[in-house]
Amino acid sequence: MATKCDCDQYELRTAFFQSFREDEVSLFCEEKVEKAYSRGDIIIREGEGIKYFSYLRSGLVKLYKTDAAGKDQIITIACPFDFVSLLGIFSETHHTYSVSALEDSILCCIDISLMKGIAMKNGRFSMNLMERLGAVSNKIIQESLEIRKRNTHGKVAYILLKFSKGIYDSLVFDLPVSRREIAENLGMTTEGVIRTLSEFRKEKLIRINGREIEILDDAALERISSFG
Amino acid sequence: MATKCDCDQYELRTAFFQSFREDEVSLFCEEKVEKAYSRGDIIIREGEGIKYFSYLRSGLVKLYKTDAAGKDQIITIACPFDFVSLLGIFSETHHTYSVSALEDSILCCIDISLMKGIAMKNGRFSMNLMERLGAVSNKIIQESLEIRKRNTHGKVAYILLKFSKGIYDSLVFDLPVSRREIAENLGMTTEGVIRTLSEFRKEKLIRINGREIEILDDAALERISSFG
DNA sequence: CGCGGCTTTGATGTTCATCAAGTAAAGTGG
DNA sequence: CCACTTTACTTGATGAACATCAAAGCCGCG
Repeated sequence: MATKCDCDQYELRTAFFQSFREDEVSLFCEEKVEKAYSRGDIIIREGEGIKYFSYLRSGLVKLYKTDAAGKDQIITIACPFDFVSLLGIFSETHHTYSVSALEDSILCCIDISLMKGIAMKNGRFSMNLMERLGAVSNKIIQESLEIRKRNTHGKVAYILLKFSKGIYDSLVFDLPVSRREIAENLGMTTEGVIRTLSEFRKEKLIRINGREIEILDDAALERISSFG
Repeated sequence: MATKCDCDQYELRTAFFQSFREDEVSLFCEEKVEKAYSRGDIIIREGEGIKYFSYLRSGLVKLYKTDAAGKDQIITIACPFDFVSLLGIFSETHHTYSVSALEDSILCCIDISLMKGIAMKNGRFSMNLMERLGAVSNKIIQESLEIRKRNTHGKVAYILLKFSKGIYDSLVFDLPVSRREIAENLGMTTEGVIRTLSEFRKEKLIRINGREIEILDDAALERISSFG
């Protein structure tokens, strides 16, 4: 399932590593492998040793933790060019969360010690990496605070708008997650999510067809998201 | 309020920057200033431009956001040798949260561009910094997830144990925060916090005297924290 | 002294989780 | 390909958890 990297260097440099020197880009691409996963595949299991530094090239994945009772808590949903490796990557030896594919996904992976080696030798690269990792972690913290302060209606409106504007950039989209996963992300129950979606439907704010969602009244959802 | 740095280099190197070269430690200490704050002082206001990279040398501070309605949401409480600057420091130009002193505190601050300069030139230092920043951010994310999954009793038990074991290392301690601030940290109401504390008191799990708390039944609190 | 902020308790009501039951959809094995 | 099982989705009824509202005491500070 791992294939040689074929993503072009231009993409790599614009998306991530403006500070790469020519020889480093070459080295990086030489060593980097792509791994393809299907929807539902578990990519990383909590507790596994950290082997790779990786980012999402295409698709969609969820980062989550499983508690003693077997219940999952979704930390965040990562989009292309988000890092799958969060900051723990440099301070931990083992993954503190699991990762699985919500859609067919391609990850670009590079050996963690090689990554560290490059970072050690190139301060600019380190800084660049820190900026990017920092932005991703910050986003997670911010989002967590945003979700926490909302009531159930606000939470559901928030995540619908996130999918619509943040991820798919369209008023019509297929939810990449089950109702249960939405609940695990928002800190609600599955029934609560379903009930809220149904209410939005009855109030003609959205149209629902299985996992397909159409946002009919964007402004109202924004209001609910801000207020609730 | 700013004075020349007098913290010794040993402390600095063991706590943070094992990878500092001699000349860098000197440069760092040359440029670094200490700032003293009194309980209640606001150290950083959300929205201000980022001037310094800083860490807490002594005391206790809270990081928080204020919403449109004027309500505060406490992101985390930082202990000595935690960074006050989170990761945003390298990806943002302005602070995304406020910081204020819960106890009299001393911050060590260094000009942010100087910091970047050192990081650019010394990859090992960058890596070191990333490890530390990563650990702090990770801790915040983990803690946020821990709090989110608990009910009110579990939340309050969790924070009491955090103060007892994580911060003061004692069964008796003075709460550094008001009931309202606990509520802002846990995502509860002030009354809810008070009520829960009273219940713990009635069940003889804790003794309360104003802000002084004594933990009487550690095991029971642990149980409530794990279960609830 | 009096004002405002912090703390506390009680009464009330809303929100939301839980439980139960049923339908639809999707995967599994013969 | 179809019976079978499992998982996802949906709705309603119920009750518990928790926020909100109200009132009063306390303390520090100008």
